[in-house]
Amino acid sequence: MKTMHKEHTLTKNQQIIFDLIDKSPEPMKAYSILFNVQKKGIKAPLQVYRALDKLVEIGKIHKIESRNAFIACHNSSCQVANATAFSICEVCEKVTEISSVGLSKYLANFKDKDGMKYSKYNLEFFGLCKKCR
Amino acid sequence: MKTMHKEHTLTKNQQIIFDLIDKSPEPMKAYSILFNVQKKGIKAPLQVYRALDKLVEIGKIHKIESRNAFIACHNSSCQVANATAFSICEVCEKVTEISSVGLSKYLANFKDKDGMKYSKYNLEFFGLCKKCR
DNA sequence: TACATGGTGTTATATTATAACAATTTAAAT
DNA sequence: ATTTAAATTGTTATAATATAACACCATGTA
Repeated sequence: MKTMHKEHTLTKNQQIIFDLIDKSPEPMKAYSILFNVQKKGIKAPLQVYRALDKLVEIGKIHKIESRNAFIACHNSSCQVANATAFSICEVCEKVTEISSVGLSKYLANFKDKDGMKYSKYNLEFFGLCKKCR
Repeated sequence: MKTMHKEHTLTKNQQIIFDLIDKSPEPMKAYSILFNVQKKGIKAPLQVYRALDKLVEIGKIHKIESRNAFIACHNSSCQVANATAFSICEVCEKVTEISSVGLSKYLANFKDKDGMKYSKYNLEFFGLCKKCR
């Protein structure tokens, strides 16, 4: 896990899309993003997906794989872009990024049967949030 | 009353599709499955997706969320249908189900900041497999 | 019998994502 | 400052993934 943190200056499209996701209280889907930024001149899916790809790559956002949705990173300035953990409420779909030093250490150090270590992982927990219980 | 440990007798379509996935050395995608079972009379995507949904539900297969692909469960007769962990080689795309008592215990007992426990999770590790290193 | 449940077959459509190509902007290296 | 490579953009078209809706059928059971 790289800890150096290069400052990426976002391009116009990237900034527009990041701002939207960052403001959103819940993960956003690509076509919902598209709909929301059309008034700003972003008209095609590819423009959205390209910005999303880049934002994921530099760790500003994460993809919630099981939901095909994107959420802004709120985890220590995105230092763990490739080692993510989320909790997902199966009723209200609330998604929260988990920042647990213990968990990330455990997973970063996990070795499989072949002694293989993995620096990248994505973990999604499912359950009921406080409200929905 | 709920029958405990019901032995799920697979229906014809479910069996056909499970057999195909089970024989496959790699995760299979839905439309690849469809292509492969058309000669057996399964002609429409929905027939595939319905079988897949059921097979996932009863733990015979798992979905690799980051790849939109399905793999047969080889983990203690599917007792951990909802608590899955995989390693994925980013070069050759080989996917292996991880069965580590330590890992599953750690995750099953993991509590987030609110003390929330999760019985279901999906974890995907990314890296390079032995061959690809 | 009737009824509930779950599976099937089918057509159509929704949703998610990428290919291909030309033009433009940006950063940096002469 | 000018050149140049890399990244980004805009655009049209299309590929890949997944579900809606509806009619019908099989099976278990009240």
